[in-house]
Amino acid sequence: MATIRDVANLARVSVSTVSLVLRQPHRVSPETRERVEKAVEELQYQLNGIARDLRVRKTDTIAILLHNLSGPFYSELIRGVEEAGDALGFTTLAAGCSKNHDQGSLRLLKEGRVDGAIVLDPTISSPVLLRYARKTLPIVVLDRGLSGELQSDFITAVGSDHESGGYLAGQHLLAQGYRRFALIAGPVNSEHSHLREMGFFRALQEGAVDVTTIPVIHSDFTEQGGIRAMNMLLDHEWTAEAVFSANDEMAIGALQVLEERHFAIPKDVAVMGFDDIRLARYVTPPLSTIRQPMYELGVAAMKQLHRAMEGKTRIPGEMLPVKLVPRASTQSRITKAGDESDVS
Amino acid sequence: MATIRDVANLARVSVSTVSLVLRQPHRVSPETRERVEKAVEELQYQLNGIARDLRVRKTDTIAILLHNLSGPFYSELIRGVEEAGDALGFTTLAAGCSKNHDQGSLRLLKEGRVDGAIVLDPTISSPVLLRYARKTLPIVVLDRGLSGELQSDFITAVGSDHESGGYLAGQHLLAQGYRRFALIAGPVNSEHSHLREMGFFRALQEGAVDVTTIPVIHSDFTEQGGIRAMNMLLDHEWTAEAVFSANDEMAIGALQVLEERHFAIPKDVAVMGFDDIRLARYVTPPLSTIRQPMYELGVAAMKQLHRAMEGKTRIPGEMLPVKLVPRASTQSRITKAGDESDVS
DNA sequence: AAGAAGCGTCGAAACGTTTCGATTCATAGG
DNA sequence: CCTATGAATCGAAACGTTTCGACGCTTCTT
Repeated sequence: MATIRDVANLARVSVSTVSLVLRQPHRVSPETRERVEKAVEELQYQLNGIARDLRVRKTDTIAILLHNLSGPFYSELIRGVEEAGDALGFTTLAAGCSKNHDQGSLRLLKEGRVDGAIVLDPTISSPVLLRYARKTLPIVVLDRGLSGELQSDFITAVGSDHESGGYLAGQHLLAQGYRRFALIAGPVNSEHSHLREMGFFRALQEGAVDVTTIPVIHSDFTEQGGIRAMNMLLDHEWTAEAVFSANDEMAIGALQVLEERHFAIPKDVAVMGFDDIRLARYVTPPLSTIRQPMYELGVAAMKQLHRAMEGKTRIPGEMLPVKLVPRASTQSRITKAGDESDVS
Repeated sequence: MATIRDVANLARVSVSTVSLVLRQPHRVSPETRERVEKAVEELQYQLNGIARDLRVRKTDTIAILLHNLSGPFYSELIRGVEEAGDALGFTTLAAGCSKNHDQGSLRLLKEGRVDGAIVLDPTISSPVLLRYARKTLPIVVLDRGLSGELQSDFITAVGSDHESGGYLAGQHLLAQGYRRFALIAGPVNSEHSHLREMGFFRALQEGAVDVTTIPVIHSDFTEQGGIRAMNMLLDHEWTAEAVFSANDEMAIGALQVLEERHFAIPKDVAVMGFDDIRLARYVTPPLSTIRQPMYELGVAAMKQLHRAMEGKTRIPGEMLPVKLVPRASTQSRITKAGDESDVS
């Protein structure tokens, strides 16, 4: 690879002049400029970005750290970050997390290869984040509790309002006339699941439902987990009319079990999920759920990051509202069928 | 940020000694080593990866370039690359492509920020790839024709066998007893679509079907496009018993149209897709399709890249086999219903 | 006509590492 | 006792840029 020095030699100017031509062309005379440009062309010179980054001490690059790159769930969010970052002049890198944190995405943070990061991966612990966050590398965490644990001038938070989501779900089911519930929760240590559950119960209590009798099964947010949980619920003094699952994946598992065991949905049992993954609209019956504004979350995260990178320091956490998406799986027995209004 | 020099000063040794402690600890005496380690700890020293990359002229990082990061379609593939790369000691970065190629992912290649790349984005033109590929930056293109256009010592190709996929689809439909077909193809300039179509026709011809009468509509690989295409087919002297769509997205669109217009599937019309996206299994009826080995493609790509990075030069292209995934949407009228064997 | 101002160009330092060869010192071999 | 060997450490150069201050020229101002 040709270096700037090669270009300088060929064009018979100094290295600094070549750099000037590249960065601030107006500052060099037309003749010299042309000579340099010709040399650049002839040598197929390409700037070495690494050398530049070293010299100017920034990379114009940010990273998104994901649990695994493969989850379709975050795709909209990533798109939000990308587009917003793009508009601001940043290159966005996504990196999954290898088992080996040292060569995985954390290397980007640790070794200062990016100017900022957005962290989605819940397996990256807060202490680790606290260690790496610094003035020159602010971090936005997505969807972690804006709790006390992460106090740092260089860490800010964006998330959606899980509690309200749960509340909306509860309200909706009540409005549809259901009075007896079961719950498929996420892992016991999942704050999201917990918040959704809290909101759900809050709604039910407002509706004068006795929440103490509601069976709760904790599972793992996967379709398989939903299947297991639903089976357990059904096998254990089943009386519910509606089941609320802390995410769509598990709800879809539950749907399968119910169908297999010949329950009519929503006639015998209503099912409600959370997240509004793409699949939700396509399963039979289409799954009612709570929609997280993934794209907007991405944009919000990028904006916060940008402000932090500009040096702003006490940026308040941001909580974005979620939205009820009613579909056939929770259609009331009261309401006439056929008024599903879900435009694709 | 503390630099290696700060550490050296604090530990009262030279910079080179600190570097030795970090890279080849056995070469320095236990006492010094300990002093240095203490200094590192005290200063919270973190290596500056950029400086290092500059010095050693490599980054141990590769990039995957995607059309947009958000497509769930490639997730398995990415996982394949990641895991394989991980095992080899590389950090994998994924980057979508911004409108502005200069600050988007191509910057990674152009400015030498990675040691290799895997390109999935069909919108990155071959000339561009030819320009950036070099000894120090080999590129693996995925799923482009292994055609003549991309002759370079530093570009290799991996893809799946689209033609055979089309052939399998045709064979399957014939075996199920269908004799009259319609085709929803991809964009006219899509080589994939073209190959799938060729294979499909080859099978039909072997089955003595007159392929010249088969209506073909070109669309854009999206669900909406599938809807439009299916409507056009139906509105135009419809006689087919089975429709083959060049990908699942369009097939799913077609499914919706058929249902809306009260065709029974597969009784009145069979539908077959291509790709086996996650959704395929969940739509009603479940969609028969051709499965591309996405994960394996990723692994194969990473392996090729690795060999290229080691200097190997004329690596032959690799074409991975695809697999028929029969589901209910093409169930024969002859076969008894109920023998669907699709274990999740 | 003398000084100021501006333009175009350049040399050198700096960014933070790694690594090569040199230097010092202690120990072993003869 | 002298030299060869090896270990521990170091200084300096190099990686490829950007940028600051300086220098020489021309042109303008008064």
